Amino acid sequence: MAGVGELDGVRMAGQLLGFYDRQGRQLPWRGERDLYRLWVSEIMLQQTGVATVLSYYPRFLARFPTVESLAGSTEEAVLLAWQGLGYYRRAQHLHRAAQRLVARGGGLPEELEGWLGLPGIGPSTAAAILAIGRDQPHAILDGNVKRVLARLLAFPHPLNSSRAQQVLWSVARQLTPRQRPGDYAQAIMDLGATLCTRSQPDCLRCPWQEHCQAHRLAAVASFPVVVPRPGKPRRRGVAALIFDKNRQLLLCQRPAQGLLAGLWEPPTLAMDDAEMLPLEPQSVAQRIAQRFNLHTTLPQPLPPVQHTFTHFHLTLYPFVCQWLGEEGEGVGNEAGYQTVRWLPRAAWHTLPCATLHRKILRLLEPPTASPENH
DNA sequence: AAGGCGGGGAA
DNA sequence: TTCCCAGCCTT
Repeated sequence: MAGVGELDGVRMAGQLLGFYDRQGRQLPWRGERDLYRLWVSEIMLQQTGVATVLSYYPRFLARFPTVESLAGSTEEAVLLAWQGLGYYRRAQHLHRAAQRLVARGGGLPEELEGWLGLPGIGPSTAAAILAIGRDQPHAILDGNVKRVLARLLAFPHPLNSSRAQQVLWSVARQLTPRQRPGDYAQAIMDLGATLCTRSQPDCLRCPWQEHCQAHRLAAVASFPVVVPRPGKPRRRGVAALIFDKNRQLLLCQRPAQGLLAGLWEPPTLAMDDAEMLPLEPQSVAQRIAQRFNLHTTLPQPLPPVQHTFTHFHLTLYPFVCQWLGEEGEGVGNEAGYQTVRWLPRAAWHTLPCATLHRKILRLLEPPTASPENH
């Protein structure tokens, strides 16, 4: 690996900025000076690709145009605007941080220290907001930058150890110029996103080719070093689609902690073993009765829905049935749901749900006419 | 230091 | 399929 001292930071920054001026991406948050809007973009872009964020960003800002409007809204409304973006904790942190800043008064922080410590703000996000929004010379270190630096140095270790992080932050700081640090931050992310991509990097056009140790070794594909990950286990569950006599559907709000915290879903039963397949409607009814204290008609199966989470695959088997009880009877709640509600079809979309549960609810929609069928 | 956390696009 | 992404938080 090349010594850090061999890097000519000033020359390299100039080359990268030249690349950025010629062929940087045009993105809605480019040139943004409003720290609130920039903050929203940075949070959305955590672990989420630009292509996905592009559709959410303007909608979210139209709904919550200022930090005050965000702070003054309910978490449910924020989650609804975030619905489908994933990592919902980001939205909850964003909301809480907005409330904290508004309560504190004085607007959005103009210095790094004011951002660090807010929920959802880590060192790279804080640096990005002030580098881009105020042209302060802070280094950033995200996935794109890590990949670029790993190749630049022919970095021979996996990137996520704390030692590797230390080294990469150090190099990132060393390369960050005093001139145009905001453009530089966006330029190095553009480089990683458009040329120094994970597969098939376009070294021919790279402004840093002459400095790149991986390229010199003709081994760009060998960096960054990756450790093989264990496969994801598959879990199964039953989604109980329970209607009452008024065609209202039972929906439940998940616990405030853990996976999909605070989002809504049809009551779901985890199935511990695949041995239970095929599922007998009788046993589904029995378990609904045990778990939620709801006696129902014989559940009818719908096609299973597949979904992949960060750490596991999930297959949900939806069953439709009708509640036989009377209004006023309580719904049991051993699943730890925060609250449960009966909702008419027109109200389903007013509650935030994860994509998985949108898929389930779509099974209950009448088939939509295809564009050809006028 | 390690594990948890959604979803979608690319290959 | 598998990998990874404008990371951060909790344990």
